Amino acid sequence: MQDHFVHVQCGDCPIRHRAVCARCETDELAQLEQIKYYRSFQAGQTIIWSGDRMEFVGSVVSGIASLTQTMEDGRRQMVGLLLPSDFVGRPGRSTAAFDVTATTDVVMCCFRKKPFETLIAETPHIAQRLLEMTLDELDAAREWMLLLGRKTAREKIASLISIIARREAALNKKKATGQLSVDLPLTREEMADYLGLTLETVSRQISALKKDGVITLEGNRHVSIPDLDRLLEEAGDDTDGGMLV
Amino acid sequence: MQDHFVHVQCGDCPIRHRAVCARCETDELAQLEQIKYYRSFQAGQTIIWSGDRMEFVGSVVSGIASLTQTMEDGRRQMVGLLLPSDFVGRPGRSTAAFDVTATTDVVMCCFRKKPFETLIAETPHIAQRLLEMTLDELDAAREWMLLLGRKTAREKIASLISIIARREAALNKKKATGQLSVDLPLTREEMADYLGLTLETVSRQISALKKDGVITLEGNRHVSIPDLDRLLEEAGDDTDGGMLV
DNA sequence: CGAGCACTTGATCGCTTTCAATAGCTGTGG
DNA sequence: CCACAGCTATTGAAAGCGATCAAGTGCTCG
Repeated sequence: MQDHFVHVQCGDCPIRHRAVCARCETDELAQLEQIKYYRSFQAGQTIIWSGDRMEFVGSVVSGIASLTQTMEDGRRQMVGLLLPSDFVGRPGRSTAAFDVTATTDVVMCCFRKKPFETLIAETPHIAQRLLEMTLDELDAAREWMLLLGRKTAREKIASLISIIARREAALNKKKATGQLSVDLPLTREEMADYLGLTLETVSRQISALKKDGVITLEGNRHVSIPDLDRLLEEAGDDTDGGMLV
Repeated sequence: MQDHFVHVQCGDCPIRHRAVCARCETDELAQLEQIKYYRSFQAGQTIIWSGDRMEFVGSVVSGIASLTQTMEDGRRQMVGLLLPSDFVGRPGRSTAAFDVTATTDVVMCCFRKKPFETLIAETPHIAQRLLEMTLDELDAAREWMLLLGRKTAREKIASLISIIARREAALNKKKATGQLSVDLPLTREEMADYLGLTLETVSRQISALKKDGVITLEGNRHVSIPDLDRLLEEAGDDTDGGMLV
């Protein structure tokens, strides 16, 4: 069940209009096509090791990857969740600053780094889109800093669920209100690494939100939200809803 | 003592080679010159309110500004420290996502937003430099997420001091080793907001580091570091020293 | 059926917060 | 010159939240 993504034409690519190539004209796309190749990773596999030389940059085509940082004694913090169309790697830097790991099975559209860098210098549409995406990620990282620095465990969990729910709702173009339900793409431990908590605390707070009727669970991974506004209240967010990811 | 920065030629600007204009040729500089103006802010003054319409973007020329986020109940998290040459604002978005406050007296080199956006679209050197700076900030934000999510109060303080010390050392082109000393540009409360702590905990941990001989204090703001390696050890960083800011 | 894994739940510990008092510094005005 | 207000910082005592240590549950897959 691997590598049916042997080579897809960019025109047929599912992330064509959201990834770094979103604004490219057909001729620019042809240039990208020449330096791209697909790679598949199994869930749990490391895509890039922190400190390693990066020979490619690229986009997540399908699946979910995570960006993590680990201290010498093993403490770990997830610093980004990479969804389809998100960009991986840093043009202009030779070694990776963070670990990139496949959370689910992942397909990446990779570009050889050197040619991609020259392409950026010559193709404004790619650089512009990359700038836009990077600014969005920076805003998301800063929102996350508020969560990590100031929110309680309960608020952290509520925030995570509401972010996933809002994203789901946005993707399905449904109105992000009233009844909705989502699948958590992360284990309790991964949630803990993302939220700066222990897995036990994650589990306890999910149970507490369930007990208080803010969410209901079907199995461990599937969450139903009877009242999104209630959840957002628990998350401590201003109701405007600054989007993340 | 205000506004002696009435209008400086870009060629004479102290941040000419580090700011968003770093790569501009003389003709590009001339275009920037036409849409720029200086503004001064006193310490404590708000430069931009979160949610407000941004009519300008720009660079910090002198002084220190901070980027903060506040929850409804008053909990506050600093999400960025803006030093001379750092960029403020987000081309392509109409309202500000965070408060920007002058920590010391600040001089900003402002560009009217609309013309700046068109300039970006037409002048690759500006967009490229802005991309580079944004990627650096994103890396710094992610380093900070590890600090906020996983470090102890003592490690947080040691990290903050070592970051300021390393920056100082880099600026003065001195070797970042052995004896060195720095001025903290922040009050205890501002440090607390940056580190996700209370000001009491900040004070306690500074006292503890002093008692243990990791630092010495002269007055409240001036810190001497007898042994930088010792401080880095306390910070819990891998010795490679991923740079921040 | 049992091993392995993800998750839950309980009991206790300890770090950081909270509340509160005190110290030190700076500037103002009598 | 000192008194005093106002601010920043330090220090103490107590409380609380999340971490840690430790079982126990439920599910999947051999």
